[in-house]
Amino acid sequence: MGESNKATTPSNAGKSMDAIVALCKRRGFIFQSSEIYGGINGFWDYGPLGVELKRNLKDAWWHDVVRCPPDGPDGQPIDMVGLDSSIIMNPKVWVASGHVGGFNDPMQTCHQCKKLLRADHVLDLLWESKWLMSLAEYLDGLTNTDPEAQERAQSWAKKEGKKLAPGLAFVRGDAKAISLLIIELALCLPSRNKLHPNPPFCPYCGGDLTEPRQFNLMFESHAGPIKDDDNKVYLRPETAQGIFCNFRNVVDTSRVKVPFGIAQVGKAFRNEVTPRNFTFRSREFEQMEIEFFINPDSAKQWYAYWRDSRYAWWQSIGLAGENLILREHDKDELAHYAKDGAGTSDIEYKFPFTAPGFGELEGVAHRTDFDLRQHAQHSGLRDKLKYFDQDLQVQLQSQGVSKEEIAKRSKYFPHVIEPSAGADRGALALLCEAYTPDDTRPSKVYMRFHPRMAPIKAGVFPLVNKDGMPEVARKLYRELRGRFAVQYDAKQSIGKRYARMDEAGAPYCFTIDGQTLTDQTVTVRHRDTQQQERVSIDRVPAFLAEKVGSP
RNA sequence: GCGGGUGUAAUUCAGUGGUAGAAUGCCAGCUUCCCAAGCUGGACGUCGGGGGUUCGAAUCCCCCCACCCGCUCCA
Repeated sequence: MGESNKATTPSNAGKSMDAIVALCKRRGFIFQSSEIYGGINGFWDYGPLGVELKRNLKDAWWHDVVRCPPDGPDGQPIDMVGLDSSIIMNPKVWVASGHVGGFNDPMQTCHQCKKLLRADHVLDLLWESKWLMSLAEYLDGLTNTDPEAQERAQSWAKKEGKKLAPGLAFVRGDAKAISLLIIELALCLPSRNKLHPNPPFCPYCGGDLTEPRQFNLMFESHAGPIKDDDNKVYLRPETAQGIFCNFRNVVDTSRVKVPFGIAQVGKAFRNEVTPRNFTFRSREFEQMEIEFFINPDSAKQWYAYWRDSRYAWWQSIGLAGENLILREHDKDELAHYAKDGAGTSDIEYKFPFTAPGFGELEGVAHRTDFDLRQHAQHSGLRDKLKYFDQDLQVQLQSQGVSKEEIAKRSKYFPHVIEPSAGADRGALALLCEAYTPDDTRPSKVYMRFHPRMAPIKAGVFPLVNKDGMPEVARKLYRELRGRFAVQYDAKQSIGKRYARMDEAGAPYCFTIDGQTLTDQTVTVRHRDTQQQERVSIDRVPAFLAEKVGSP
């Protein structure tokens, strides 16, 4: 890494990912999973400080999204409830969601240039490939039965073919190996008529492609004692489907009315081809997802509401400034389920390893009614999964709409706005944002966490470990620890203790000194400025509560 | 999955075939009335793992694993 991280924007200047990873290990934020056995690719453990950080993030999310979400567009409180669904579900769920069929894309690799390709993209790429176009030009519309076609192909192989398609069998030396298929393919180019569903030629070099192979994007296991296909189950690749599958349960039992949301925090698993960038792309990760169910007519309004309020939320916990952006997707990058929707946005953070680019923290998507319809169909429940909108019914009645029309319009599949955030990515962004090199202080670096996110809220120290100070400090510590994550430390010099708290990112330190014993005040040392002030020892809990907030 | 690089203490790193080291951190004690001060003592190593060559391997060879970079992928 090193070199690539030096030339970033001012807000990322001096932040090396290597140094952040080292600090995470040294201070107990994040460890490699199974480290004593050599680790395992794509899996990570959170240490004592890391788990506090991630828990603060998840607790803040739960509080700000489930218990007390921002008021709706009409200024009224919105309905939101929580859920905790199982990781392993009936495998039909993943057929309905499309994960079993659609996302298990067969892949092919090129024997010559080793490129990895999606089998269903090969033909399209071939039509655009330079070498095939060049060959087609040489053949100039001859028919494939024309003997001249082979001669021209041979002369092409000796000239352009050498540069454009070094991997192609007859270019590589076997001049007799001119494949009829290749010639036919080239002749088809203008009309793009498919001759072969998977022509085994690399679009980049002309090399031989392997047979299409299935990549396992979902982790599989077996429920029950017999390990056969009848018992095959999947570890969920997203928490969302647990919410959709419980849509009716929640509606029937919770007195919620559209518009309302169901929120869930939980682990998800994806067998990523290439785990990369520390915890950013892991095979086991934690999601914080909301499915917000709405009347389709209000999709635009609610999409904008969630997009903007989720962006504001990440800012509120300390990801501010130019490192955080809100990016609306272009039409062509929309997921299959969002093509007809009001839009999709990413909330993205400029990580040291993505800079000057950005990496996704949260996606806000209008998923239309795709998922509920899929489950309605696959479960056989059909219209029973529809929502009966009694408010709408009353409203339509008062407008004098016909009974038939009312029956039709007040039963529908709600549309869904899905704000889906990555807890591990969020924690990683908090770590990167907090990491602040500072050569002027003893620790050379401090973690500038937002007080609400900080794993340790405060240190409590006796200035010297005698003269009655430890007793007073311990008493304060015992008072505070019931409400806040605080640490007591009396060892070594006061400077070392401040430095340790800087690296852990504790925003405050309370120090009992000689003056405390006479006037009942303590010093508060502020992490970011290193400034001190005196407050009455009685006021310390209130001081912390005010600064740290809740939860 | 491909190519390149790296892997020695908690961290950063030195150590090119002959007794595993340094700095920082950590722990204990002394000292210390505000920023890793000082002094004394201490603990911590499967040298990424396994196999091979050798009288002898951190060092040479083979296989594997992990991390970083690039490609590819990312519903």
